[in-house]
Amino acid sequence: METVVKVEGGDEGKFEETGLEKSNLILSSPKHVADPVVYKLVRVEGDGRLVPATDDELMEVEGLLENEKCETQIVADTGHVLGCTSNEVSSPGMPQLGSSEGLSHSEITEADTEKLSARIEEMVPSRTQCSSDNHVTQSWSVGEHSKRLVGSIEGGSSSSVGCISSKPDFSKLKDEICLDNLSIKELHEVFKATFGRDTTVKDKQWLKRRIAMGLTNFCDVSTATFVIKDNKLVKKGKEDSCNNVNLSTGIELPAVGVEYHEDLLNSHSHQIDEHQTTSGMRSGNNGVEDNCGSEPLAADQRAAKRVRRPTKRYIEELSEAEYKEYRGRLISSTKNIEIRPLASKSHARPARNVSLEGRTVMMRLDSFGGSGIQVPCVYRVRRSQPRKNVMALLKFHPSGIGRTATLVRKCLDVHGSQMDNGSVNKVLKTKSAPEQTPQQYVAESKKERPSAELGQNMGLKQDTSDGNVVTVRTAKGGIRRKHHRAWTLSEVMKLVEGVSKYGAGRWSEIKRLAFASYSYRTSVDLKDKWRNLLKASFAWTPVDKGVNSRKHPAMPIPAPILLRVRELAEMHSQVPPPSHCASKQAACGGRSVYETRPGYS
DNA sequence: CTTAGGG
DNA sequence: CCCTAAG
Repeated sequence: METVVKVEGGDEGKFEETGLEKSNLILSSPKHVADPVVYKLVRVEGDGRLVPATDDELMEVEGLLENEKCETQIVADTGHVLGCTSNEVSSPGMPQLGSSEGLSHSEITEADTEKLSARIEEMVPSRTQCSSDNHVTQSWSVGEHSKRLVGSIEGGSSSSVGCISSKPDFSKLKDEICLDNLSIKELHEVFKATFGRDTTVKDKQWLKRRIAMGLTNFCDVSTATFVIKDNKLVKKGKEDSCNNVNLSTGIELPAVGVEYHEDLLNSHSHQIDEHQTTSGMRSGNNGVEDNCGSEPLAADQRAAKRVRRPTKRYIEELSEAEYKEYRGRLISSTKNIEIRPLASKSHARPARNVSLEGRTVMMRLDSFGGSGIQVPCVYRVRRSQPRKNVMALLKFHPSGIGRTATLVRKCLDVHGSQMDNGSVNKVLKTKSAPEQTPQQYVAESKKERPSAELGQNMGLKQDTSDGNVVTVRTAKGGIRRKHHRAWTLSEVMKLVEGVSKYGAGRWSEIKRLAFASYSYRTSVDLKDKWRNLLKASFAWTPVDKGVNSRKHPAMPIPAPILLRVRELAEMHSQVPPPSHCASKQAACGGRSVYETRPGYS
C-alpha cells in the first residue's frame, strides 16, 4: 500500500484535483477505448510490481472521486463508473479530497512516472493472460462487438431506429425534453431530482448538459446515439452523428456503460481480499464504446458525453408529503407551462427494474411538475459495494450490450413486470457470510430487486439495494429510513488501524484518511462503531470465548482485533489526563481503566 | 462542520 | 443506525 498513484495517459492533471493522485492506486488507461475513457486500476507493490486493484481499492478510487462535481467520467475496466474528474465548473467550495495531508509517497518524480507507465504497459497484457479464463481478453473486445452491433442496427433499419427508440416510453420522451425554457432555479430543481443532490453551479449551459446527461443514464444500454435537437429527440445518423452540435440547441445523448447492479451485501472482505478478488472483479468495459466510430469529437462534446451516476444517499427518499410539496413548488414556478395529464399521472413514479440473470437495469421516470419534462433517472444502484462477481455475471452474457438492450425494451414493454419479489431484506440478511462463492452471488442478485407496481406510490418500498433500508416510523408520525450495512471485517480493521494512527475521537480524520473508499461510512458511523467495539472488546475475556453471552453477533470479531481495541482504549484513556500523577501514570491510569471496564472483574 | 452521547 | 446538543 505504500505506493503512488498516477494516471497514465493525458489526463493526469485532472486527477490532481480529485485527490486521486494522493492515493496509492494507479489508473492506467491501456485503452482509450472510446468515451468514456476506460482505465485499468492497478496497485504498485512495494517491490514495484503492479497488481490488479482489489475491490476495496476500486472503491477507494470511487470514494475519492465520488464527491467531485465533474464531467469526465472515469470508468474502470470492470465497467463501473468510478467517478469523474473535476473540471472548471466545479463549485468552488468543494472539499478537495486529500489536499491537506499528502501521503508520504504522493510525491513522485517524472522518471518514476514514466517507469510506472512503462510497467503498466507490460503488466496489463500479462495479467490478461494470467487470469486464464479468457474473460479479460474478451472484455476488451466488447467494444468492438458493440460497434458491430451498432452498425447492424443503423444500417439495417432505416425507418425504425433500433431497439431503444422503438420503446414506447422512450418515444414518449421525444417531444418533452425542453430544458431550454427553464430558469436556473428550475434547472436546479431538475438537477436535484435527476441526480439526487443539489448543485451550486450557476451555469445554465452546464446544468442543461448535466441534466441531459442524466438522461443518458436512462438509455445507457443503448447502442445508438441520440441527439436532442430543437427539442426533439432524434437519432443520429451514422454520418452526421459526430458533427458539431451546438450545445444550446442540441445535446448529445450517447449510450454509455451499463450500470450493473450487484448487491453483494457485506460480502466478506478481510485480509485476503486482495487475493480472492483479483480475477473476479475484472469484467471488461462492458457497454463502453465509441458511438462515433472513428470521427473524433470535440473535446468539449466528449466531456459532455460523460456522465457520472448519482451519488448520495437520499436520492429517492422524499416522503410522499415532501414530494408533493416539491411538486407544488415546481409547478408554481413553472406556471407558464402547461400541466399535462401525463405529468400528474406519473406522480406515482413507475419504477421499472429489470433483473436478468444478475444484470439489473433500473429506471425511473420522473415528471417535473408542469414542465412537461420527463427525466428518466437511474437509481443509485449501489452504495459503493463490491463488485466481486462482475466476472461471474458477465460470463453469462458474452454478447453484452446487445443483449441488455433487448432486455430493457422487454422490461419497458411489460409495464408492471413483476420480477421475483424476493425481499431485499431477506437477501441482505445473508450478509457477510465470509466465504460465499460467486455462484451464490449470482443467485442472490437474481432473486432480489422488487419492482414497484405501476401507479403505486413508490415512497416506502423502493429500496436502492444499497443497504438494508428499513423504514421506521418515528414518534412524530414521520417516517425515516434506516440504513443498515453490516461492518465487514476489513472495515473494522481499517477503523482500528485508523484509531491507532490518529487517535480515537478524530473521526473525521480517520474517515478522510482511512475510509476514503467507504463513502457510506460517515465519521459518526466510525465513532459509533468504535463505541461498539469498545463495548465488545471489554465484554470479551479469553475465558469467555464461545460461552459468550451472545450467540453470533453477526460478525464475530476476531479476538486479536478485540484485544487491539482494548489496548488502544487503554492507551487513550491514560494519555489524555497527563495533568496529574504524571510519573505514576502507568499505575493510576492503567488501573482506572480496568476498573471502569464494564463486566471486568 | 465535528464530536460526544443518548436513544 | 439516527438524532441532537454542544464546541
